[in-house]
Amino acid sequence: MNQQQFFDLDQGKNISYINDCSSTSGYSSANSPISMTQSPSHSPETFALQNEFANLNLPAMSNSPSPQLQQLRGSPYQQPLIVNQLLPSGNLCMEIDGGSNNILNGTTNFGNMYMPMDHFYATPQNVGYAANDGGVKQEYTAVLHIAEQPVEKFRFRYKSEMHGTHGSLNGINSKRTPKTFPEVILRNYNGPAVIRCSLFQTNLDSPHSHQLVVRKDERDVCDPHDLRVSQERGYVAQFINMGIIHTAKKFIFDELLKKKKDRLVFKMGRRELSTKQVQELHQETEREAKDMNLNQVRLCFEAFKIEDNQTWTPIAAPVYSNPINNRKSAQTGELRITRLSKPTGSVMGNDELILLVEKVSKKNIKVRFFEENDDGETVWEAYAKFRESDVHHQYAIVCQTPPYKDKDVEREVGVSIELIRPSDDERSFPPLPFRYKPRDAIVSRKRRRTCSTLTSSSSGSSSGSLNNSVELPKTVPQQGVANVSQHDQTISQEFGREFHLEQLINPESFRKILEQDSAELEKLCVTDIGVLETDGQQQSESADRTHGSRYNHNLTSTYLGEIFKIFDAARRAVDNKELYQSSCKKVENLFTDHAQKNVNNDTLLHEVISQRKDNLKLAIKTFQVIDYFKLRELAHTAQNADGDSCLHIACQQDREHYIRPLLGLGCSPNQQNRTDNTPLHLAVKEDRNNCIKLFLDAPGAKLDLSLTNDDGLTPLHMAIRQNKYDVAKNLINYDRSSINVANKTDGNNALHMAVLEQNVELIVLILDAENRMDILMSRNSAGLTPLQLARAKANDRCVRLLEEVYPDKGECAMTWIPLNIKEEMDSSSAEDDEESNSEVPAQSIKTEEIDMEFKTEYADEDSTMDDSDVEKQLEQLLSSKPRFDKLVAQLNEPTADNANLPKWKEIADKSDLKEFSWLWSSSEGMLNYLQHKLGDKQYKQFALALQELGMLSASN
DNA sequence: CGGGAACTTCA
DNA sequence: TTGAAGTTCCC
Repeated sequence: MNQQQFFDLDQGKNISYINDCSSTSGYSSANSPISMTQSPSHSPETFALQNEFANLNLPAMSNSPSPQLQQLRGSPYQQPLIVNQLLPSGNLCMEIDGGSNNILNGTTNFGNMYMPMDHFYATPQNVGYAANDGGVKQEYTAVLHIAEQPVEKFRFRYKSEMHGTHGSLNGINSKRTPKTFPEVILRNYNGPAVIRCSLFQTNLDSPHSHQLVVRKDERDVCDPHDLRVSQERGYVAQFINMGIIHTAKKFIFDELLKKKKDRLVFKMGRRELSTKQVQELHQETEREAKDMNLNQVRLCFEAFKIEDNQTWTPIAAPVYSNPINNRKSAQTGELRITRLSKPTGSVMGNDELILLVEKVSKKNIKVRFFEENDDGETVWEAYAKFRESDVHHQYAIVCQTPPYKDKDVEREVGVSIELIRPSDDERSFPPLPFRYKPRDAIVSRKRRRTCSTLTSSSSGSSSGSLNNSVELPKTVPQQGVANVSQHDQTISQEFGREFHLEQLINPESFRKILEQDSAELEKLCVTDIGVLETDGQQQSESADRTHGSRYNHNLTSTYLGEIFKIFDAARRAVDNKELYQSSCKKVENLFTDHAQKNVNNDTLLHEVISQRKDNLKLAIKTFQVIDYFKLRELAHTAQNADGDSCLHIACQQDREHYIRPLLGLGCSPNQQNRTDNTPLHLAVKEDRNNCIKLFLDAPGAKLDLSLTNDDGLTPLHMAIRQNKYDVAKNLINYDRSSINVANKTDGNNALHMAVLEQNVELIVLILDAENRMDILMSRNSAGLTPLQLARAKANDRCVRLLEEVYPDKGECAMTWIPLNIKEEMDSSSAEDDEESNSEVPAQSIKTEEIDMEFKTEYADEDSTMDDSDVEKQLEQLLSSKPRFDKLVAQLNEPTADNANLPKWKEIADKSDLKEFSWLWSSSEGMLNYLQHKLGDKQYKQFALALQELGMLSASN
């Protein structure tokens, strides 16, 4: 190599680690031929070299080699050959000359005094080294104290990166200015001493294979690094300009062994180790190298005094810095969220959220949502839901938001999101803000409230303390209104007999309610209308204008009052057909007129069922009107600006008891709103289990469960995605055919989706339903069957579960059908099979066809298979039912040695099948399992075992 | 300096 | 074959 390897005292000992030296690892140069041949004087840098730790700013540090030093032999540890090249600096010379005073003329750096010095060799006499080692517990009076820890994170660089300068290992408190560095103080000691810094593993009191280097004139000088301290210098050692070189994998062992050897030699004060010691070191190193954490190191500080005879004696117990983590690694690097796909989500959770992140490990990452109060205490936390496969290439996470703790918040709630790495509890910083939005139900309720209460505040008549107990109708004097609301949930008193919400649900009793002419109900309405009348109401069109402008009355109550008046009048004049007809017309007009004028186009029916405080009487009275005038069409078509029918509103607002009445009045259960959601979609989304039941159980309501919303999902899909077993079960029970509907996003059907959720219960539920084959064979947009999807994305348990139910254990599903062939199959079967016209490609391919396909492909494979015959033989054995059964029987027989141990079990235990054997109760299970393992090691093992038992040729 | 990213190897 | 880890390159 080159002579540049020589250094003056400051680095003398380190010369052996020059990074361009030739050694196995490329870092060390234990046997560097160069060092042996060079003479100190050849080093052009010698003179100029300065102590790196001293920031290169110290004058007169380097001197020509001291002849005395040349006599010193041995490398710092055990490299006698290098000794001669170690160039003592002036300091060292002085030291060696016994001029201890001179030593103190060390360098000063920012007020900290320290002095670099060469590495000295332990002499054989130096036997007192072992501090906490070798069973010798030595008491030290001197104490090393870490005054400045190193930074927690630092990029370890490979040797190949060590060209220009990169950052150095700073102190934990380091800023741009001033910078700080790892620093130790020696206490309780008098006299000159040396403080050594070297790189250690974090789990073990053993050196690390990485190199702690100091940059010096194009060279990286490796650890250990020694600094001289003394009383005059305050016993402070500051280690400046260090870097960490990441030893390449292949050199880990060599480097570690070398370091360990060096340390041992140094400690023993001997030049050579016995072969036994070397052997032991080898083994130890092998063990350590195997699972050494390459992304975490720590600094080890030791203190020595140098005896007159040049031996080094430890004077304080070694101390270790905090761990230093490799900034570059996904295991220890910084966590950071770069971007969120959206800043908000529903309090209900389950919204898809994509996080772009810095490199993460999918097996070691969590997404935490949390909320803190003003004191910084966590008041709520939850974790987003995602699978390993949702972590995209270590840089993005597709997850589902967790539901917020309170699903009834009325305004947005700000929370935070952070990443957590469980292995070291590292968090991303800073946390990103995320806002939970109130559910639609609450929002629309609020909207309603604001529009229906706009008048109340101006009214000076809010005499009671009940002003907030009522939202409607405001036309009525406050007192009267309060009266209404107080009894909202039970109107039994008014009806003079028992009344339960169930009566609304039961069609017959509801009929009765509609037809009855309750005096109380009547009275209420009369009161209402009375007010309107005295206020001087007008006819339909002008009504709201008049009231709205003159009295600032609420639109809805105005219209309702008007309608009720007409209704009551019509009802009193029993046989007046003409009045009935005209009343009918008027009511209808009022109804549509109101909707046109109302905020968001909510109809009276919408309004009346969604009062913030449920107002049964009002609702029922309205229902009566609709019923009496036979305005089914009105109810049927009633949609607001969002496309919501009254049933949507009922589901959103959790007014389950209105569902049946509304259905009875003619509302369509399959109405889709602007976002294509049916009421049932909303019920599932909003978690309205009672609504769902009422819907499903409603007699005569023909629900279409195949309708998809604008996310492409049916209610069942939504339930599965949210892992709502009961809901899914109810939906499936209602209409089994709905399970085969593919969603319009990725073409997954219910089974695909359950597989993605890895939800075994759901999978079983779906598999238990009818038309199983269709589901099993249908392919999603990516062309995958549920089983294939499971193999790609789900856990073993799901895969096994599915494999069990596929008629051929999934072999046919394994077959990829090339597009062109698939098209042929589709077209050829299209003539007599209309079902194949499905949105999902190749959805209903017949099993036989797939089977054929598989066979064909397999035949091809066969010819290229160069594997031994045993596998083929076994495959033939398994392919025919009689032979399969025969083999099952044979394998169920006990072994010769042990009557309790069936043959199959023995084979399993001896092979790689062992870990699965708990799955099987007989050989049949194992054979089933093996059927699709053709080509696997397990398969081969099994085949060979059979051959050994003589079963292969026998059955063939 | 500090960092991104390309390239290579591993599992 | 593919995704991740490891290594190198270069702005």
